[in-house]
Amino acid sequence: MDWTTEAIERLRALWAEGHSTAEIGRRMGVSKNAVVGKAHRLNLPARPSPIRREALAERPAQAAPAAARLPRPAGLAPRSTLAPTVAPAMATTLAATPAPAPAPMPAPQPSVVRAFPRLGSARSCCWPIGEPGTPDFRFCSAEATPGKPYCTQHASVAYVKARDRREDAA
DNA sequence: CCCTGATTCGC
DNA sequence: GCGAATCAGG
Repeated sequence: MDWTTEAIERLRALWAEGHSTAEIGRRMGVSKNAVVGKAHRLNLPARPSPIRREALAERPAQAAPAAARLPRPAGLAPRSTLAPTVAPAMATTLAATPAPAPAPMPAPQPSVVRAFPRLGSARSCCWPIGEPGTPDFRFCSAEATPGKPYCTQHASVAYVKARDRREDAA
């Protein structure tokens, strides 16, 4: 792999968009090892990995701080939405159980609503910008080309022909 | 076994 | 610097 400036740029872009290393590799015509190796070498921010290094490289010194875990917002179910072990019919007669937090759920601010592209009428580009899950994550939201979910600029990146790719002739 | 990302180490 | 091999967890 010839890591030209443009190739690195593309790697950075795809990496920032949260693609898996294998997916990036597929898009750029390289192995995922090449991708992850280069990303590591570039000091790109490590994305949430299924593996924590605590297990790999034992670090005897510091144990994980208690502050590592953020409190879950009230009213939201934990990740697994499994069926309760108790029959739902009992719910009406649950006198002893303290009522859970009312889950106040504030009305969404207009700015928040505007952050999402409108699907109904004027379609806007839904190309992701920034790190998903972070506060500054957003969508491109430029005017999408008719019939496509992306603007012309991002459509050119999204749809890559198998032959005649933009940058790599790999 | 499929997937994931991270590190190692010969080149 | 590169990336396959390897590791390790889901």
